[in-house]
Amino acid sequence: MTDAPDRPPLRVTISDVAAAAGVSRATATRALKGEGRFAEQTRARILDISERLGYVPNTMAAELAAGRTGTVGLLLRDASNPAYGLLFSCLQDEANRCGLDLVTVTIGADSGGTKQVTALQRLLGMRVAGLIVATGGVTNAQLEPFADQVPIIRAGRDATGDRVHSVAYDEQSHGALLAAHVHSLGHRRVAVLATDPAASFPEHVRVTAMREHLESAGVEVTPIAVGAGPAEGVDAALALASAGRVTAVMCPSDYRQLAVLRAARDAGMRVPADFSVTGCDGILPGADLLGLTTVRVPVEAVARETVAAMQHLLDTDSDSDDLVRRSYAGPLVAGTTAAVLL
Amino acid sequence: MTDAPDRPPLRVTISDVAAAAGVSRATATRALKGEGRFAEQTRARILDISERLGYVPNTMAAELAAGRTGTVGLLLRDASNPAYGLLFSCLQDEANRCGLDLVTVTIGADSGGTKQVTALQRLLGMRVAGLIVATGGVTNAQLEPFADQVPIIRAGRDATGDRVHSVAYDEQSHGALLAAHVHSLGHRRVAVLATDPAASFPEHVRVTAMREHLESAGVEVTPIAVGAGPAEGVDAALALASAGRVTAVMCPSDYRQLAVLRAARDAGMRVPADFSVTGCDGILPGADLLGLTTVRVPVEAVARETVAAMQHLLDTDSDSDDLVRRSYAGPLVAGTTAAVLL
DNA sequence: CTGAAAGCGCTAACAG
DNA sequence: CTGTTAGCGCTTTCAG
Repeated sequence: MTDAPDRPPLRVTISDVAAAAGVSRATATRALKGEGRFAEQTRARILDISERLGYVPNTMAAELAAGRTGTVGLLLRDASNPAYGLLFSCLQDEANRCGLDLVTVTIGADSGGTKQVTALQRLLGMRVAGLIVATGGVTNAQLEPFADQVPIIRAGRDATGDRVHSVAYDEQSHGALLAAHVHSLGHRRVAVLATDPAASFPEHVRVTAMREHLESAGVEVTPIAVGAGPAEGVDAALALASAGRVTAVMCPSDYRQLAVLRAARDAGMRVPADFSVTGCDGILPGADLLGLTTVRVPVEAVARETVAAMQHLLDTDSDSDDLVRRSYAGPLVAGTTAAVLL
Repeated sequence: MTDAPDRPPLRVTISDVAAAAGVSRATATRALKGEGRFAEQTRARILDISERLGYVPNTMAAELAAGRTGTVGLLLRDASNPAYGLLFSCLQDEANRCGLDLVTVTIGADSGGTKQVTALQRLLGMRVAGLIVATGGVTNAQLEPFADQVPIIRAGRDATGDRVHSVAYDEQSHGALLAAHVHSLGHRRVAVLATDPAASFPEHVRVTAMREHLESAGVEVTPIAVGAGPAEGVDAALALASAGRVTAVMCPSDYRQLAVLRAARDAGMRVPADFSVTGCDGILPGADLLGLTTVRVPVEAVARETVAAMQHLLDTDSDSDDLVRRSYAGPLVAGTTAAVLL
C-alpha cells in the first residue's frame, strides 16, 4: 500500500458516509436530500460528515435508480456565432431561473451530419428529461423518432410534423420588415444575396420573404445565389452596385453585411452614399457603431418561451395534445448603412 | 419482414434487443460495441435489430457499470461574450477532433458563486473523466479539493496551487503590448480604465501591466477605477480627454472600448483625431471595420493546448507529476482608433 | 464463441 | 424514525 491511510478515498460513496455516521444508506439518502422522515439531529450529523468527506453524489447512479432525470439536454450549434452564443446564454439563464438543469452538447460547425447524430445520441443516452434543439444541423426526421420518448423543442427555427415542438424566429417577418424599409427608402433596383436553402435555411426564408415583398412592390430584384461562405457573392454585388445596376444590396445576415461593407471599403465605395446595405441579426456588439441596418432577432423572447414551454411539457403528466408552435419577430434597426435614395 | 408491429417500447433496453435476437445481454453488449469475441453473423443480426428497435444505450447505466466515463466536463462562463463563445466553440472543435466527448454546463453571468458550485457538483456528479474550467466564477480553492479525483485544467486564465493545471492567456503581455503601442505613438498622458480585480481578474492583470509599462516609460497615467459595468468610467475618461488632460484612453476590453467609442460619438468627439482609444480581445466580428486597436487573444491556441493537455492527462495512467502551466500571448492589432499624436 | 451471475452507487417501497 | 430488500440498465469476469 502506497496510499496515505488518512486521505479520503478517491471516490466517496454514500455507503462511506452512512458507515461513518453509523446509519444505513437509506437514511443517509433521505437525510441528504431532506425528504421523508428523519431525526433532525441525525441529519445534521450526516450532512456534516458528508461534507467533511467531500461526498459528491453519483448522478448516474442516482438517476438510474430513480428512473428519472432532472436535466434537460441542449443540442447546440457552434457558439462562435454571437447570435447562437447569445441564444445559448439566454437559454441557460432562463433555465436556471426556472430551476431546470441544462447540459449542453455542441457540434462544431464543420462537422458533417454524423457528428450531430452522435451528439443527439449522447444526450438521449443520458436519458434527459427533455431536449432543446438549437441547431439546424439535425433534421426533423432525425428528431421525430424520439419525440414520444421525451419532449423535444426546436428553438430558433420551425419544426415540421406534429411531434416536435418549436419556438422560432419569425424569419419571414424579418425579411419583409427589411424589404419594406428598403422600399420605403426609395430603392427600386435591389440586389439580394440568395442563400441556398441547404446552406442555411433561415437565411433562405429571409431572402425569400425579401424577394416576395420587394417584387410585389414593383421593385426590380437581382438575386445572387450564394452558399454557406460569408463572403460569397460579395464581389458580384459590388459589381452590380458600382455599375449602377442596383442601389441597394440586401444580405440575409449581418455577417454577410459585414463582408459587403468590408469589400466596399476596400473598393473605395462609400456606404450609403454609393449604395445601401442591409443585414439581419442585430446581435453583434458594436452593430450600432457600425450603423448596421438590420433586424434585431428576438433571442430573449425565444429563450424565455422555449424554457417556459419545456417546463410546461415536463410538468404536464402525459403528453397532452398541445403542440407548441410559436414564433417571434424582432424589431427593425434602421442604421446608417441604408439611406434614402437621392 | 414484419414492420414494427406496435410502437417500440418507450425505453428500449439491451435486454429487449437481446431477447429479440435470441441471445443473452452479455452477447448483445459485446456485439454492439464490437469488443471481445463473437460470430460476425450474430453481430450483424444484433446490430440490425437494435437499429430497428431504436435502441439507445443508457449512458448512465453503462458508465456506472463500467466504472469509468468517456466524457470530459466543461464548466463555462456566459457565452454571450463572443470571446467566451469562440473559446467554447474552439474547445468543442478540438475535443471532437481528438475524440473526446464534452458535456458543458454553464452558469449565467449574473448568478452568484453558489450557482457555480452547483454546476461544478453536477459535472463531478456525472463522474466526468476530466474537467475543463473556462470561467473565473469558480475559484481555485473550490477546484483544489477535486483535483486528485479528476484532472482539472483551467482554460484562459492562470491557476494557483500545484494541483490544478492551466492553459492561459498571457494577459500581462497583452497589456504590455498595448502600452508599448500607445507609447510608440507618442502619447505621454494616458487614462486607463482600471478594473477592480474582483470584477474581472483578467482585466485587472491587463490594466496592471499597462500601467507598469507606461509608467516605467515615463508616461503620466491617470487610472479610472471601474467595476464590472461595461460603461463605467467612460464619462470620466471622456471628460479627461476633452479637457486635454489625456491624449489616449486605454480600455482593458473591447467591450469597454466600444462604450468609449459610443460615448465619444454621442459627445461629438472624433477618434482618433481628438483622442486615441485601445481595447483588448480582438474577437468581435467587425472589429476590423470599426478599426479597433486591440490585441487578438489567442483563443485557438489555448483551446488546442487545453484539449491536448487533457488528452495527455487522461492517457497517462497515474497522475504523473507534470503540472501543466502554459500561457499564450496574442498579436497586437493596430487599428485606426489609436493614432500618432500630432 | 456465448451464457450466467455479480455487482456499479443509489433510491424506493416496505417492514421494523 | 430507520434498516432491509430489491432492483435501475449495463458491463464484466468466469464458466460452459
